[in-house]
Amino acid sequence: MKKTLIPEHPAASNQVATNREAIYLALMSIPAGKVITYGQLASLAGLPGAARLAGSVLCGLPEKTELPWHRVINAQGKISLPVDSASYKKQLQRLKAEGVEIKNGKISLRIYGYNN
DNA sequence: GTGTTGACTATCG
DNA sequence: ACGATAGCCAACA
Repeated sequence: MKKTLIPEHPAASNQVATNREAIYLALMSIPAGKVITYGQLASLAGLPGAARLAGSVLCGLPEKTELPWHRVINAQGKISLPVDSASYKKQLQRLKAEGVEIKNGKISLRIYGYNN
C-alpha cells in the first residue's frame, strides 16, 4: 500500500505528511559550528537506517532555503558532493565560517560531531 | 503493487 | 588509507 499521502496537509494532523518533513525538522535542530552525518540525521528524524533518505531530501532543497543543510556530511567526515560542484564549495565555505576546521577536505567528527 | 534510484553506511580485500 | 561490494529505507514512476 503506497498511496502517497497528500504533501500539503500538515495542519490537519500532528503526523508529518512524509518522512521527508521529519528530516527538515531534525536538520533545524543542528546548532551552528557542528556537523552531523546523514545516518544520524535520519536517526534524529526517527528514521534509523534511512541515511539515503536524508541525502535525497537535501538534494531536493531549493538554493535559497534557510535550513542549514551545509552541516550535513557523510560518515567519512567529508562532504558528499562532487568536488567540482558549486554546492560543494558553498558548503565548505559555510562550515569554515561557522568555525569548523576542515583538513584536506575532511572534518573531525570527533570534535565537531553533533551528539544527542 | 512492483521495480528503480539515490547528498548513505558498514565490511572486506 | 582507498576502492569495491552488499545491505538498507523511503520516495517516485
